[in-house]
Amino acid sequence: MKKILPFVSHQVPALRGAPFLAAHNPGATVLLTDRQRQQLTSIGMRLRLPARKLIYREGSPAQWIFAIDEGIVKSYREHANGKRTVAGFLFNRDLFGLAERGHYVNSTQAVTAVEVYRFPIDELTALLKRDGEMQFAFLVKVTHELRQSQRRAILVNRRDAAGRLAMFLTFMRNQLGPEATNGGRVPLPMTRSDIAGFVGLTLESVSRAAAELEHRGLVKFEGRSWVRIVDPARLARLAAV
Amino acid sequence: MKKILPFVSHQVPALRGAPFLAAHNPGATVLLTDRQRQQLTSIGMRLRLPARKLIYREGSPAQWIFAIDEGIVKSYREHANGKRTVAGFLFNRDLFGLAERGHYVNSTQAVTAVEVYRFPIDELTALLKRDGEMQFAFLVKVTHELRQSQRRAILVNRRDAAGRLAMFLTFMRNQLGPEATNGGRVPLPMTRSDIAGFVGLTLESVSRAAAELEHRGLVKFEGRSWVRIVDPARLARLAAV
DNA sequence: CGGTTGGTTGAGCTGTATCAAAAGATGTGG
DNA sequence: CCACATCTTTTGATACAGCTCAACCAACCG
Repeated sequence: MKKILPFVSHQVPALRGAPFLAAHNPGATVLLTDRQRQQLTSIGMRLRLPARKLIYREGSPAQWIFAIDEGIVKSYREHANGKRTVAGFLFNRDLFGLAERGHYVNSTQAVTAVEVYRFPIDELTALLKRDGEMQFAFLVKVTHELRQSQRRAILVNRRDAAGRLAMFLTFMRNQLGPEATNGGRVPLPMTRSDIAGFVGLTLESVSRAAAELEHRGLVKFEGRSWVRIVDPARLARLAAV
Repeated sequence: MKKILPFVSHQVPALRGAPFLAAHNPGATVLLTDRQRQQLTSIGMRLRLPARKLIYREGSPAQWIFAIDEGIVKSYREHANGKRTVAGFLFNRDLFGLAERGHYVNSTQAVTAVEVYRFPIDELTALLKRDGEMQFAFLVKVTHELRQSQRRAILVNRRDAAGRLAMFLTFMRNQLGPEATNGGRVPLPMTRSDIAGFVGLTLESVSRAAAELEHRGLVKFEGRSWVRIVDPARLARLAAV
Protein backbone atom coordinates (compact mmCIF):
# COMPACT_ATOMS: atom_id res chain seq x y z
CA MET A 1 0.00 0.00 0.00
CA LYS A 2 1.39 3.32 -1.06
CA LYS A 3 1.99 5.72 1.79
CA ILE A 4 0.63 9.23 1.40
CA LEU A 5 3.17 11.83 2.38
CA PRO A 6 1.96 14.29 4.98
CA PHE A 7 1.87 17.96 4.07
CA VAL A 8 5.32 19.24 4.93
CA SER A 9 4.81 22.76 6.20
CA HIS A 10 8.48 23.49 5.92
CA GLN A 11 8.43 23.36 2.16
CA VAL A 12 6.50 26.62 1.75
CA PRO A 13 7.02 30.09 3.21
CA ALA A 14 5.40 30.94 6.53
CA LEU A 15 5.02 33.89 8.87
CA ARG A 16 4.36 34.11 12.57
CA GLY A 17 3.10 36.92 14.78
CA ALA A 18 0.40 38.12 17.14
CA PRO A 19 -2.63 39.59 15.34
CA PHE A 20 -4.32 42.91 16.13
CA LEU A 21 -7.57 41.38 17.23
CA ALA A 22 -8.14 38.93 20.04
CA ALA A 23 -7.99 35.26 19.07
CA HIS A 24 -8.69 32.01 20.83
CA ASN A 25 -5.31 30.42 20.47
CA PRO A 26 -2.55 32.02 22.53
CA GLY A 27 1.04 32.73 21.50
CA ALA A 28 2.23 33.61 18.06
CA THR A 29 -0.05 32.60 15.24
CA VAL A 30 0.66 31.31 11.77
CA LEU A 31 -0.45 34.09 9.50
CA LEU A 32 -0.71 32.67 6.00
CA THR A 33 -3.23 30.28 4.49
CA ASP A 34 -2.02 27.34 2.44
CA ARG A 35 -3.17 29.03 -0.73
CA GLN A 36 -1.20 32.20 0.08
CA ARG A 37 1.88 30.14 0.74
CA GLN A 38 1.58 28.48 -2.63
CA GLN A 39 1.42 31.87 -4.31
CA LEU A 40 4.52 33.01 -2.46
CA THR A 41 6.30 29.85 -3.45
CA SER A 42 5.66 30.68 -7.10
CA ILE A 43 7.56 33.96 -6.94
CA GLY A 44 10.17 32.93 -4.38
CA MET A 45 13.26 30.79 -4.33
CA ARG A 46 14.38 28.50 -1.59
CA LEU A 47 18.04 28.72 -0.61
CA ARG A 48 20.27 26.81 1.71
CA LEU A 49 23.04 28.87 3.30
CA PRO A 50 25.90 27.63 5.45
CA ALA A 51 26.60 28.98 8.94
CA ARG A 52 28.46 32.31 8.96
CA LYS A 53 27.38 33.16 5.43
CA LEU A 54 27.03 36.92 4.99
CA ILE A 55 23.63 37.43 3.38
CA TYR A 56 23.82 41.13 2.61
CA ARG A 57 25.68 44.15 3.81
CA GLU A 58 24.34 47.33 5.37
CA GLY A 59 23.80 50.01 2.75
CA SER A 60 23.95 47.71 -0.26
CA PRO A 61 21.17 47.93 -2.88
CA ALA A 62 18.17 45.86 -1.87
CA GLN A 63 16.66 43.49 -4.39
CA TRP A 64 15.18 40.80 -2.17
CA ILE A 65 13.09 40.20 0.89
CA PHE A 66 13.74 37.03 2.87
CA ALA A 67 11.70 34.71 5.04
CA ILE A 68 13.39 32.13 7.25
CA ASP A 69 12.25 28.57 7.14
CA GLU A 70 14.91 26.99 9.33
CA GLY A 71 17.86 28.23 11.32
CA ILE A 72 18.98 31.50 12.92
CA VAL A 73 20.11 34.73 11.29
CA LYS A 74 21.58 37.78 12.97
CA SER A 75 21.01 41.35 11.89
CA TYR A 76 23.69 43.82 12.97
CA ARG A 77 25.37 47.14 12.40
CA GLU A 78 28.97 48.21 12.72
CA HIS A 79 29.63 51.48 14.53
CA ALA A 80 32.22 54.01 13.55
CA ASN A 81 34.10 53.06 16.73
CA GLY A 82 34.46 49.49 15.48
CA LYS A 83 31.89 47.87 17.78
CA ARG A 84 29.02 45.86 16.44
CA THR A 85 25.52 46.08 17.79
CA VAL A 86 23.19 43.20 17.10
CA ALA A 87 19.85 44.65 16.01
CA GLY A 88 18.19 41.28 16.37
CA PHE A 89 18.24 37.54 15.97
CA LEU A 90 15.80 36.10 13.45
CA PHE A 91 14.16 32.68 13.56
CA ASN A 92 11.90 30.29 11.81
CA ARG A 93 9.04 32.21 10.12
CA ASP A 94 10.61 35.61 10.56
CA LEU A 95 10.95 38.13 7.79
CA PHE A 96 14.01 40.21 6.98
CA GLY A 97 15.49 42.49 4.35
CA LEU A 98 12.90 45.25 4.57
CA ALA A 99 14.74 47.99 2.75
CA GLU A 100 14.74 51.75 3.08
CA ARG A 101 14.83 53.74 -0.15
CA GLY A 102 16.24 50.80 -2.03
CA HIS A 103 19.01 49.94 0.43
CA TYR A 104 19.36 47.52 3.29
CA VAL A 105 19.73 49.14 6.70
CA ASN A 106 21.51 46.34 8.58
CA SER A 107 23.90 43.61 7.61
CA THR A 108 22.67 40.07 8.06
CA GLN A 109 24.59 36.86 8.54
CA ALA A 110 23.60 33.25 9.03
CA VAL A 111 24.36 32.11 12.59
CA THR A 112 23.55 28.47 11.94
CA ALA A 113 23.05 26.79 8.60
CA VAL A 114 19.75 28.23 7.35
CA GLU A 115 17.02 27.63 4.82
CA VAL A 116 15.45 30.82 3.53
CA TYR A 117 12.97 31.92 0.91
CA ARG A 118 14.06 34.82 -1.22
CA PHE A 119 11.52 37.04 -2.97
CA PRO A 120 12.21 39.80 -5.50
CA ILE A 121 11.00 43.02 -3.85
CA ASP A 122 9.05 44.33 -6.80
CA GLU A 123 7.26 41.06 -7.49
CA LEU A 124 6.41 40.66 -3.84
CA THR A 125 5.09 44.20 -3.47
CA ALA A 126 2.98 43.77 -6.61
CA LEU A 127 1.55 40.54 -5.23
CA LEU A 128 0.81 42.17 -1.89
CA LYS A 129 -0.98 45.11 -3.47
CA ARG A 130 -3.15 42.70 -5.43
CA ASP A 131 -3.97 40.42 -2.50
CA GLY A 132 -5.23 42.48 0.44
CA GLU A 133 -5.54 39.50 2.77
CA MET A 134 -1.97 38.41 2.21
CA GLN A 135 -0.69 41.94 2.59
CA PHE A 136 -2.57 42.11 5.85
CA ALA A 137 -0.59 39.11 7.07
CA PHE A 138 2.60 41.01 6.29
CA LEU A 139 1.28 44.12 8.03
CA VAL A 140 0.52 42.10 11.13
CA LYS A 141 3.96 40.53 10.98
CA VAL A 142 5.83 43.82 10.73
CA THR A 143 3.70 45.27 13.52
CA HIS A 144 4.58 42.28 15.63
CA GLU A 145 8.27 42.91 14.98
CA LEU A 146 7.84 46.54 15.94
CA ARG A 147 6.38 45.60 19.28
CA GLN A 148 9.16 43.07 19.88
CA SER A 149 11.74 45.72 19.14
CA GLN A 150 10.12 48.15 21.59
CA ARG A 151 9.86 45.51 24.25
CA ARG A 152 13.53 44.71 23.87
CA ALA A 153 14.50 48.37 24.00
CA ILE A 154 12.58 48.70 27.24
CA LEU A 155 14.09 45.62 28.86
CA VAL A 156 17.60 46.48 27.82
CA ASN A 157 17.35 49.73 29.71
CA ARG A 158 17.49 47.84 32.96
CA ARG A 159 21.13 48.11 33.78
CA ASP A 160 21.74 44.92 35.69
CA ALA A 161 23.84 42.43 33.71
CA ALA A 162 22.44 39.22 35.18
CA GLY A 163 18.89 40.40 34.49
CA ARG A 164 19.73 41.20 30.90
CA LEU A 165 21.22 37.79 30.32
CA ALA A 166 18.23 36.12 32.00
CA MET A 167 16.02 38.09 29.63
CA PHE A 168 18.05 36.92 26.67
CA LEU A 169 17.85 33.28 27.69
CA THR A 170 14.07 33.39 28.12
CA PHE A 171 13.88 35.19 24.77
CA MET A 172 15.76 32.34 23.12
CA ARG A 173 13.56 29.75 24.74
CA ASN A 174 10.42 31.55 23.56
CA GLN A 175 11.64 32.03 20.03
CA LEU A 176 12.75 28.47 19.57
CA GLY A 177 9.57 27.02 21.00
CA PRO A 178 9.00 23.96 23.14
CA GLU A 179 10.10 21.41 20.51
CA ALA A 180 13.61 22.79 20.17
CA THR A 181 14.10 23.37 23.89
CA ASN A 182 13.12 20.00 25.19
CA GLY A 183 13.72 19.63 28.88
CA GLY A 184 14.81 23.24 29.18
CA ARG A 185 17.94 22.59 27.12
CA VAL A 186 18.33 25.70 24.97
CA PRO A 187 20.84 25.98 22.12
CA LEU A 188 22.98 29.12 21.95
CA PRO A 189 24.60 28.94 18.53
CA MET A 190 25.76 32.57 18.58
CA THR A 191 29.00 33.75 20.18
CA ARG A 192 29.18 35.49 23.55
CA SER A 193 30.17 38.56 21.64
CA ASP A 194 26.93 38.44 19.64
CA ILE A 195 24.94 38.04 22.82
CA ALA A 196 26.80 40.99 24.31
CA GLY A 197 26.02 43.09 21.23
CA PHE A 198 22.37 42.15 21.52
CA VAL A 199 21.84 42.90 25.21
CA GLY A 200 24.14 45.91 25.34
CA LEU A 201 27.02 44.61 27.43
CA THR A 202 30.64 43.72 26.81
CA LEU A 203 31.44 40.09 26.25
CA GLU A 204 33.34 39.97 29.54
CA SER A 205 30.23 41.10 31.38
CA VAL A 206 28.16 38.45 29.62
CA SER A 207 30.66 35.85 30.74
CA ARG A 208 30.52 37.06 34.33
CA ALA A 209 26.72 37.28 34.29
CA ALA A 210 26.61 33.71 33.00
CA ALA A 211 28.82 32.59 35.86
CA GLU A 212 26.55 34.40 38.30
CA LEU A 213 23.35 32.82 36.98
CA GLU A 214 24.98 29.44 37.14
CA HIS A 215 26.28 30.06 40.65
CA ARG A 216 22.80 31.06 41.77
CA GLY A 217 21.50 27.76 40.46
CA LEU A 218 19.18 29.17 37.79
CA VAL A 219 20.88 27.65 34.78
CA LYS A 220 23.71 25.34 33.87
CA PHE A 221 25.90 26.06 30.86
CA GLU A 222 26.84 22.89 29.02
CA GLY A 223 29.69 23.65 26.66
CA ARG A 224 29.54 27.06 25.07
CA SER A 225 26.49 26.50 22.99
CA TRP A 226 23.94 25.02 25.34
CA VAL A 227 22.20 26.12 28.53
CA ARG A 228 20.03 23.98 30.67
CA ILE A 229 17.40 26.02 32.44
CA VAL A 230 17.36 24.59 35.94
CA ASP A 231 14.89 26.92 37.65
CA PRO A 232 12.56 28.39 35.02
CA ALA A 233 10.37 30.21 37.55
CA ARG A 234 13.19 32.15 39.19
CA LEU A 235 14.81 32.84 35.84
CA ALA A 236 11.55 34.25 34.49
CA ARG A 237 11.14 36.40 37.58
CA LEU A 238 14.61 37.82 37.13
CA ALA A 239 14.00 38.45 33.43
CA ALA A 240 10.60 40.05 33.82
CA VAL A 241 11.09 42.99 36.21
CA MET B 1 -13.48 88.74 -5.94
CA LYS B 2 -14.01 85.64 -3.93
CA LYS B 3 -10.82 84.08 -2.65
CA ILE B 4 -10.39 80.36 -3.15
CA LEU B 5 -9.22 78.65 -0.03
CA PRO B 6 -6.07 76.58 -0.47
CA PHE B 7 -6.26 72.88 0.24
CA VAL B 8 -5.57 72.56 3.96
CA SER B 9 -3.60 69.35 4.32
CA HIS B 10 -4.11 69.34 8.06
CA GLN B 11 -7.79 68.64 7.77
CA VAL B 12 -7.32 65.06 6.56
CA PRO B 13 -5.25 62.16 7.92
CA ALA B 14 -1.69 61.76 6.73
CA LEU B 15 1.23 59.36 7.14
CA ARG B 16 4.95 59.83 6.78
CA GLY B 17 7.79 57.36 6.29
CA ALA B 18 10.61 56.20 4.05
CA PRO B 19 9.48 53.79 1.31
CA PHE B 20 11.09 50.45 0.43
CA LEU B 21 12.19 51.51 -3.00
CA ALA B 22 14.49 54.35 -3.91
CA ALA B 23 12.81 57.67 -4.62
CA HIS B 24 13.95 61.01 -5.92
CA ASN B 25 12.93 63.14 -2.97
CA PRO B 26 14.95 62.61 0.19
CA GLY B 27 13.73 62.44 3.78
CA ALA B 28 10.42 61.09 4.91
CA THR B 29 7.70 60.97 2.32
CA VAL B 30 3.99 61.60 2.52
CA LEU B 31 2.47 58.23 1.88
CA LEU B 32 -1.22 58.78 1.09
CA THR B 33 -2.90 60.22 -1.96
CA ASP B 34 -5.63 62.83 -1.54
CA ARG B 35 -8.23 60.29 -2.48
CA GLN B 36 -7.02 57.83 0.17
CA ARG B 37 -7.12 60.56 2.78
CA GLN B 38 -10.71 61.35 1.91
CA GLN B 39 -11.62 57.70 2.39
CA LEU B 40 -9.93 57.63 5.77
CA THR B 41 -11.73 60.79 6.76
CA SER B 42 -15.03 59.08 6.09
CA ILE B 43 -14.42 56.35 8.66
CA GLY B 44 -12.40 58.41 11.14
CA MET B 45 -13.13 61.09 13.67
CA ARG B 46 -11.02 64.10 14.43
CA LEU B 47 -10.42 64.81 18.12
CA ARG B 48 -8.78 67.62 20.03
CA LEU B 49 -7.13 66.53 23.27
CA PRO B 50 -5.58 68.76 25.92
CA ALA B 51 -2.00 68.37 27.13
CA ARG B 52 -1.51 65.57 29.68
CA LYS B 53 -4.65 63.76 28.57
CA LEU B 54 -4.29 59.99 29.02
CA ILE B 55 -5.38 58.49 25.71
CA TYR B 56 -5.40 54.82 26.65
CA ARG B 57 -3.82 52.56 29.20
CA GLU B 58 -1.52 49.59 28.69
CA GLY B 59 -3.50 46.35 28.58
CA SER B 60 -6.89 47.93 28.03
CA PRO B 61 -9.11 46.60 25.21
CA ALA B 62 -8.22 48.19 21.89
CA GLN B 63 -11.00 49.60 19.75
CA TRP B 64 -9.22 52.37 17.86
CA ILE B 65 -6.14 53.20 15.89
CA PHE B 66 -4.91 56.79 15.95
CA ALA B 67 -3.04 59.09 13.59
CA ILE B 68 -1.58 62.35 14.82
CA ASP B 69 -2.29 65.52 12.93
CA GLU B 70 -0.76 68.04 15.32
CA GLY B 71 1.11 67.89 18.61
CA ILE B 72 3.21 65.31 20.49
CA VAL B 73 2.15 62.09 22.20
CA LYS B 74 4.25 59.84 24.39
CA SER B 75 3.97 56.08 24.54
CA TYR B 76 5.25 54.49 27.74
CA ARG B 77 5.18 51.52 30.07
CA GLU B 78 5.35 51.26 33.82
CA HIS B 79 7.70 48.66 35.26
CA ALA B 80 6.98 46.55 38.27
CA ASN B 81 9.70 48.50 40.09
CA GLY B 82 7.72 51.71 39.60
CA LYS B 83 9.91 53.24 36.89
CA ARG B 84 8.48 54.31 33.58
CA THR B 85 10.21 53.74 30.31
CA VAL B 86 9.19 55.89 27.39
CA ALA B 87 8.78 53.61 24.37
CA GLY B 88 8.62 56.57 22.04
CA PHE B 89 7.47 60.07 21.27
CA LEU B 90 4.99 60.41 18.43
CA PHE B 91 4.59 63.36 16.11
CA ASN B 92 2.65 64.82 13.27
CA ARG B 93 1.68 62.08 10.77
CA ASP B 94 2.63 59.22 13.08
CA LEU B 95 0.39 56.27 13.78
CA PHE B 96 -0.28 54.70 17.16
CA GLY B 97 -2.55 52.26 18.94
CA LEU B 98 -1.50 49.14 17.03
CA ALA B 99 -2.93 46.50 19.31
CA GLU B 100 -1.85 42.98 20.14
CA ARG B 101 -4.60 40.39 20.46
CA GLY B 102 -7.19 43.07 21.08
CA HIS B 103 -5.26 44.98 23.75
CA TYR B 104 -2.99 47.98 23.73
CA VAL B 105 0.62 47.24 24.65
CA ASN B 106 1.70 50.66 25.90
CA SER B 107 -0.04 53.55 27.60
CA THR B 108 -0.20 56.81 25.65
CA GLN B 109 -0.58 60.34 26.85
CA ALA B 110 -0.72 63.72 25.14
CA VAL B 111 2.44 65.72 25.86
CA THR B 112 1.16 68.90 24.22
CA ALA B 113 -2.38 69.66 23.16
CA VAL B 114 -2.94 67.35 20.19
CA GLU B 115 -5.25 66.85 17.24
CA VAL B 116 -5.70 63.21 16.32
CA TYR B 117 -7.75 61.08 13.95
CA ARG B 118 -9.37 58.08 15.53
CA PHE B 119 -10.35 55.05 13.43
CA PRO B 120 -12.35 52.01 14.55
CA ILE B 121 -9.96 49.06 14.17
CA ASP B 122 -12.37 46.78 12.37
CA GLU B 123 -13.51 49.39 9.87
CA LEU B 124 -9.94 50.40 9.20
CA THR B 125 -8.74 46.85 8.68
CA ALA B 126 -11.66 46.16 6.35
CA LEU B 127 -10.83 49.25 4.33
CA LEU B 128 -7.15 48.26 4.18
CA LYS B 129 -7.91 44.77 2.96
CA ARG B 130 -10.09 46.22 0.20
CA ASP B 131 -7.59 48.86 -0.90
CA GLY B 132 -4.18 47.28 -1.49
CA GLU B 133 -2.48 50.57 -2.30
CA MET B 134 -3.62 52.20 0.89
CA GLN B 135 -2.68 49.19 2.93
CA PHE B 136 0.73 49.35 1.34
CA ALA B 137 1.11 52.87 2.70
CA PHE B 138 0.39 51.52 6.17
CA LEU B 139 2.83 48.66 5.66
CA VAL B 140 5.55 51.11 4.67
CA LYS B 141 4.72 53.28 7.68
CA VAL B 142 4.95 50.45 10.18
CA THR B 143 8.17 49.24 8.59
CA HIS B 144 9.54 52.73 8.94
CA GLU B 145 8.64 52.72 12.63
CA LEU B 146 10.34 49.36 13.06
CA ARG B 147 13.58 50.70 11.62
CA GLN B 148 13.37 53.80 13.81
CA SER B 149 12.90 51.63 16.86
CA GLN B 150 15.93 49.52 15.97
CA ARG B 151 18.04 52.56 15.30
CA ARG B 152 17.12 53.99 18.67
CA ALA B 153 17.87 50.73 20.44
CA ILE B 154 21.29 50.72 18.82
CA LEU B 155 22.09 54.32 19.69
CA VAL B 156 20.89 54.00 23.25
CA ASN B 157 23.41 51.23 23.84
CA ARG B 158 26.19 53.76 23.75
CA ARG B 159 26.68 54.42 27.41
CA ASP B 160 27.83 58.02 27.41
CA ALA B 161 25.18 60.37 28.82
CA ALA B 162 26.10 63.48 26.85
CA GLY B 163 26.03 61.50 23.61
CA ARG B 164 22.60 60.12 24.40
CA LEU B 165 21.19 63.54 25.09
CA ALA B 166 22.79 64.91 21.92
CA MET B 167 21.10 62.08 20.04
CA PHE B 168 17.79 62.97 21.60
CA LEU B 169 18.06 66.62 20.69
CA THR B 170 18.88 65.88 17.06
CA PHE B 171 16.02 63.39 17.05
CA MET B 172 13.64 66.12 18.18
CA ARG B 173 14.92 68.52 15.56
CA ASN B 174 14.46 65.93 12.83
CA GLN B 175 10.99 64.94 13.90
CA LEU B 176 9.70 68.46 14.20
CA GLY B 177 11.15 69.53 10.87
CA PRO B 178 12.66 72.81 9.80
CA GLU B 179 9.48 74.88 10.17
CA ALA B 180 9.07 74.19 13.87
CA THR B 181 12.76 74.55 14.69
CA ASN B 182 13.47 77.88 13.07
CA GLY B 183 16.92 79.16 13.82
CA GLY B 184 17.80 75.97 15.67
CA ARG B 185 15.35 76.75 18.46
CA VAL B 186 13.84 73.38 19.38
CA PRO B 187 10.87 72.99 21.70
CA LEU B 188 11.11 70.37 24.47
CA PRO B 189 7.55 70.09 25.78
CA MET B 190 8.20 66.87 27.70
CA THR B 191 9.66 66.74 31.20
CA ARG B 192 13.27 65.84 31.95
CA SER B 193 11.94 62.71 33.49
CA ASP B 194 10.31 61.71 30.17
CA ILE B 195 13.54 62.42 28.34
CA ALA B 196 15.39 60.29 30.87
CA GLY B 197 12.89 57.46 30.37
CA PHE B 198 13.37 57.70 26.64
CA VAL B 199 17.17 57.68 26.48
CA GLY B 200 17.67 55.28 29.38
CA LEU B 201 19.15 57.54 32.04
CA THR B 202 17.98 58.98 35.34
CA LEU B 203 16.65 62.51 35.31
CA GLU B 204 19.64 63.69 37.32
CA SER B 205 21.96 62.36 34.65
CA VAL B 206 19.93 64.11 31.96
CA SER B 207 20.27 67.33 33.90
CA ARG B 208 24.02 66.92 34.23
CA ALA B 209 24.40 65.97 30.58
CA ALA B 210 22.44 69.07 29.63
CA ALA B 211 24.79 71.21 31.71
CA GLU B 212 27.74 69.56 30.01
CA LEU B 213 26.47 70.15 26.49
CA GLU B 214 25.78 73.75 27.36
CA HIS B 215 29.20 74.17 28.95
CA ARG B 216 30.84 72.77 25.84
CA GLY B 217 29.02 75.40 23.80
CA LEU B 218 26.95 73.01 21.68
CA VAL B 219 23.53 74.14 22.84
CA LYS B 220 21.89 76.71 25.07
CA PHE B 221 18.88 75.80 27.19
CA GLU B 222 16.35 78.62 27.31
CA GLY B 223 13.93 77.97 30.12
CA ARG B 224 13.01 74.34 30.65
CA SER B 225 11.22 73.80 27.41
CA TRP B 226 13.49 75.20 24.74
CA VAL B 227 16.99 74.49 23.46
CA ARG B 228 18.88 76.59 21.00
CA ILE B 229 21.28 74.50 18.97
CA VAL B 230 24.41 76.63 18.83
CA ASP B 231 26.80 74.31 17.00
CA PRO B 232 24.75 71.85 14.89
CA ALA B 233 27.81 70.25 13.29
CA ARG B 234 29.50 69.28 16.54
CA LEU B 235 26.22 68.22 18.08
CA ALA B 236 25.51 65.95 15.13
CA ARG B 237 29.00 64.49 15.37
CA LEU B 238 28.50 63.70 19.04
CA ALA B 239 25.08 62.17 18.37
CA ALA B 240 26.13 60.06 15.40
CA VAL B 241 28.97 57.85 16.66
C1' DC C 1 2.08 83.97 49.44
C1' DG C 2 2.62 79.15 50.90
C1' DG C 3 2.10 74.80 48.37
C1' DT C 4 3.17 71.80 44.68
C1' DT C 5 5.58 70.15 40.94
C1' DG C 6 9.67 69.94 38.25
C1' DG C 7 14.63 70.76 38.00
C1' DT C 8 19.45 71.35 39.58
C1' DT C 9 23.51 70.39 42.35
C1' DG C 10 26.39 67.65 45.54
C1' DA C 11 28.69 63.45 47.87
C1' DG C 12 29.40 58.72 48.01
C1' DC C 13 28.76 54.00 46.23
C1' DT C 14 28.09 50.35 42.91
C1' DG C 15 28.58 47.96 38.76
C1' DT C 16 30.25 47.66 34.34
C1' DA C 17 33.93 48.94 30.98
C1' DT C 18 38.61 48.45 30.19
C1' DC C 19 43.07 46.44 29.99
C1' DA C 20 45.70 42.31 30.47
C1' DA C 21 46.71 37.57 30.56
C1' DA C 22 45.71 32.84 30.77
C1' DA C 23 42.91 28.92 29.58
C1' DG C 24 39.73 26.38 26.40
C1' DA C 25 37.93 25.34 21.91
C1' DT C 26 38.25 24.65 17.05
C1' DG C 27 40.29 23.73 12.78
C1' DT C 28 44.13 22.48 9.54
C1' DG C 29 47.59 19.91 7.60
C1' DG C 30 50.90 16.69 8.11
C1' DC D 1 45.26 11.33 15.25
C1' DC D 2 48.32 14.62 16.91
C1' DA D 3 50.50 19.34 17.09
C1' DC D 4 50.17 23.93 16.07
C1' DA D 5 47.85 28.21 15.10
C1' DT D 6 43.85 30.77 15.71
C1' DC D 7 39.81 32.10 17.74
C1' DT D 8 36.71 32.37 21.70
C1' DT D 9 35.91 32.49 26.52
C1' DT D 10 37.12 33.04 31.24
C1' DT D 11 39.25 35.29 35.07
C1' DG D 12 41.56 39.16 37.46
C1' DA D 13 42.64 44.08 38.78
C1' DT D 14 41.53 48.81 38.27
C1' DA D 15 39.14 53.10 36.95
C1' DC D 16 35.32 55.71 36.11
C1' DA D 17 30.47 56.80 34.73
C1' DG D 18 26.12 56.99 36.19
C1' DC D 19 22.87 55.64 40.05
C1' DT D 20 21.22 56.72 44.57
C1' DC D 21 20.08 59.54 48.31
C1' DA D 22 19.55 64.12 49.83
C1' DA D 23 19.23 68.94 49.92
C1' DC D 24 18.28 72.93 47.52
C1' DC D 25 16.27 76.02 43.91
C1' DA D 26 12.79 77.79 40.45
C1' DA D 27 8.57 78.14 38.29
C1' DC D 28 3.80 77.95 38.42
C1' DC D 29 -0.76 77.76 40.84
C1' DG D 30 -4.48 78.96 43.38
